[in-house]
Amino acid sequence: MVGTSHRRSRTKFTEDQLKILINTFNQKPYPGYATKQKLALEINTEVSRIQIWFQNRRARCGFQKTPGPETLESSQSHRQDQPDRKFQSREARRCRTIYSASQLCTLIEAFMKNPYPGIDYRERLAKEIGVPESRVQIWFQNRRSRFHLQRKRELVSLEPEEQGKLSERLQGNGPVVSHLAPKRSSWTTSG
DNA sequence: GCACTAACCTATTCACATT
DNA sequence: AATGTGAATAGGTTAGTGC
Repeated sequence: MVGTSHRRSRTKFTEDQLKILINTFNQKPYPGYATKQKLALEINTEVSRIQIWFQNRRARCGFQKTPGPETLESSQSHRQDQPDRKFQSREARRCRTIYSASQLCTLIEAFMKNPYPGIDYRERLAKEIGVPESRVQIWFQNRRSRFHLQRKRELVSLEPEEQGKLSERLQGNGPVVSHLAPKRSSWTTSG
């Protein structure tokens, strides 16, 4: 661990922790928030670590397809053309976080300075506005995604000639947007 | 080096409140 | 109904750790 690390330091689960995680995963690979919270308490870690672990585990176990229809409630939400993940028997999600105007102001300001904050900065921000760091991380993810989306829409709404100019600018010396280019290595802890 | 995997990313979708 | 946005997902990448 280096102190200047952009990432959170890597969690090392113990054998016992893994046993419990795997056991739960085998029963429900898509746990709701309550389950994640219970797990977090049981193995003494954070809910966000549980969530990441389940994400990675599903990916490793080839969970890209539907796990099977035995637990679904096909009567309620049927959409024939998309039988995938929306059919898993869903437990409740985490409650939606409601940000105050001043919290949003702080987040947006931070985003404009650096859309890829490292763990240190996220933690500072989280403390400053009084929400968990995991919420800050999600907020930045959503914000970036919607920023990309908006840019794309702007591009397609332009004349071809303008598109070229704009995309050039976005690669090069444009304002905030250029920070959202795929390469993110330059955004180390500079906040 | 390489395998494994936590951390992280984008793109998309779900869910739900507001307009 | 359309819109806005937090939460969850799939699927991919980056990087720390142990061999």
